[in-house]
Amino acid sequence: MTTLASASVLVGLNAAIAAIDGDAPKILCVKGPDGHPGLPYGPFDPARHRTFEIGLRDWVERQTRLKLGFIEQLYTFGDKGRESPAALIEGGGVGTRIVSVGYLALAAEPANVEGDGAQWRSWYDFFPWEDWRSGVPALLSNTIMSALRAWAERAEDENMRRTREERIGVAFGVSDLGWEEERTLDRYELMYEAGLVEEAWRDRAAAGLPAPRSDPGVARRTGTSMGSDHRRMLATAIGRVRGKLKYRPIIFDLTTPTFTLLSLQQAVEAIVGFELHKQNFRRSVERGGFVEKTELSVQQPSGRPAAVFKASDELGQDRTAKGLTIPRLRQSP
Amino acid sequence: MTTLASASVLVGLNAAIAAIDGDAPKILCVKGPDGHPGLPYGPFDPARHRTFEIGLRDWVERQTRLKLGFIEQLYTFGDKGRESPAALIEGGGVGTRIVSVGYLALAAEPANVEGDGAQWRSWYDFFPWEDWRSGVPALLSNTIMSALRAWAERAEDENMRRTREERIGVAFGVSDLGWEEERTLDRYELMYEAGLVEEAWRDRAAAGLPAPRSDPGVARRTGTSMGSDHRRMLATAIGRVRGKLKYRPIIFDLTTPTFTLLSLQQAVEAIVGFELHKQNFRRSVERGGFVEKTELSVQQPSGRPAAVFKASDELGQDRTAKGLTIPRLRQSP
DNA sequence: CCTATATATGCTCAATTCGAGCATTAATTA
DNA sequence: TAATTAATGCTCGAATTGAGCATATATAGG
Repeated sequence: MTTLASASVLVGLNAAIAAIDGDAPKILCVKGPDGHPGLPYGPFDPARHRTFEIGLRDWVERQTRLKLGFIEQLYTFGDKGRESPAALIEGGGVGTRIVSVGYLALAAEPANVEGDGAQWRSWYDFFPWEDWRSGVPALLSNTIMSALRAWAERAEDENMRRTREERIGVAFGVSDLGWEEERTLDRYELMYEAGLVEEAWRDRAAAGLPAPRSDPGVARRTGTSMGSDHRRMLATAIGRVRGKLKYRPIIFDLTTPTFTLLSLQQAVEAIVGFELHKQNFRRSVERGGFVEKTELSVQQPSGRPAAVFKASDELGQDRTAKGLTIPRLRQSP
Repeated sequence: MTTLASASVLVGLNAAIAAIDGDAPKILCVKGPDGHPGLPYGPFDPARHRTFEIGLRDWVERQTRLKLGFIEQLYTFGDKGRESPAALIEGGGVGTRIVSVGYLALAAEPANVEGDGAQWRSWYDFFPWEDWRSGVPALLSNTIMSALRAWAERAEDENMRRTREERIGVAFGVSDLGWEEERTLDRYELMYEAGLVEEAWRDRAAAGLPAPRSDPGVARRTGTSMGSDHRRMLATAIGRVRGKLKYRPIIFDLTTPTFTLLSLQQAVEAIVGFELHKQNFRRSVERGGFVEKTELSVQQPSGRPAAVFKASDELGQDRTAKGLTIPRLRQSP
């Protein structure tokens, strides 16, 4: 086995902390070194913290006074291009590689936070094309799709063009099976490659590469950009929450202890980014044993009062996921 | 934002490289520094490699002559206890933290590999309780379950006991919904905590902690142990493959270009660890548009010859996953 | 009090999916 | 030719899922 004294590496921890505020899915942002919003970031100090999680909880709490509940590791980013300026700021020398371990955290509500410039923002500020709750986003049909198609057309050869079109088809649901909400990262990465987000322009300039060949006007209209590769991390986080929602009851880590079925539905809609069938949502959530009715009810401005529910005690025992469909033989005797 | 010069950290890359050999799911192992089998490991050198993936492919190829196809990041491990002896071997000083980025890679077949002690082993060598293809593993019903229950009973208070029992129930399928094959990591971690795997004994001894209070004989019979936390990584990899199988057609990254439906089924069975209903497997795979019939057929030792299939060209457009069940309103017009 | 309006909630229907298992086909071997 | 073996075809019933009609219970305005 080769023995190498590696060049120096700094490990940082990032947290995408999500909460739901009415019908808005929010993410906790801080002001990054370059003035752009970013995800809370802190160095991992192995001398002080036994595990990443402990380190993360510690500095998130110190920076924001927020105690984290559910957290889960997302992805570790270590691509070149992560060196500056963060590395300099965080104490590494020139050429020091920053490796960031990204985490997803869920908070029950967007609690007040302290700290320099920390604020909760709707995640659709950064991903306006991901919100289909009022129908297909105009930005997507008017601007993004045509810019993506133009990018595919600019491919150097027929093969590359086909590949690009297929990727667009799958990621943006042009193909058979429509929009898959959890493909957030795929979509962001395509847009990055196509030069449709500001980060692509910035990163290429920083690397001394020629600017993307796409219309610079488009990149300015595709949502708020973030420092470093934080928008990529956020895309990963959103995709993870959306995907996970379908096989684990994480929605209850994002709600108040009691809720009406409508508010629960709106929370789910905020996350997945499209509207649901009300009666069937009720059916699935009730039959699935996810919720229990309390004796309370609340009166809306008008209409029949809604029953108040709480998360079922014996949660954690839900499950199943399909796809290739694995026809089991016989579960248990 | 706090500025800290972190203590030194080495980043390593691990690969769980899986392939299927008939009805055995295999994993590529190397001989670790302590003599135990381990996953292929290599340092990440930021000066040489722009990304983790490039680094990984590079040293895997140099160590084993194996060209990797599909690869996917699994998890980054950074807990304390990873310092020695690997850190010393790899060139870090005492107290240097090793952070390992684990990857999953899929190979179409267990190709011959070169390199010191590299060999393909069935992953059930390391996880005998995960193979239910011949019914409930005797080890599980005779030994593991009772040892786990005893561990739950040893809890310090009633609350902890209840938590432990719930965790056992969910992970090992004692509860309502039975064995979930993709909970490989949950099960391994429970067994580690309960002192039912050798690593638990070794790690506690190395940390100067008292030995687990479980029967030492059990830990010796629960499969082959691995160096460092590689068995944990392998558990993560197995869980990922099993889970992913249900929503992406990764099985075709693990098969030869053509196959019979029985061999395809056996590959799936090897992975998930239980048997499937033959006719229904055929139905789901054919109707799902995953495969196409070729003109060929092959004759078994006896019986009707089987048609030879290949993976469908327009794969990559499969999908769906359920659980909480999200009742969509209306996909497309 | 009565009516219009707004929600919440209950329920039915049809299409599809999924677990099971019977039936038929096409080969080999005795 | 009969027995055996494995592949393949097909049907049945239960459960799931998308849709939408119907009913219940509020408020607001006359």
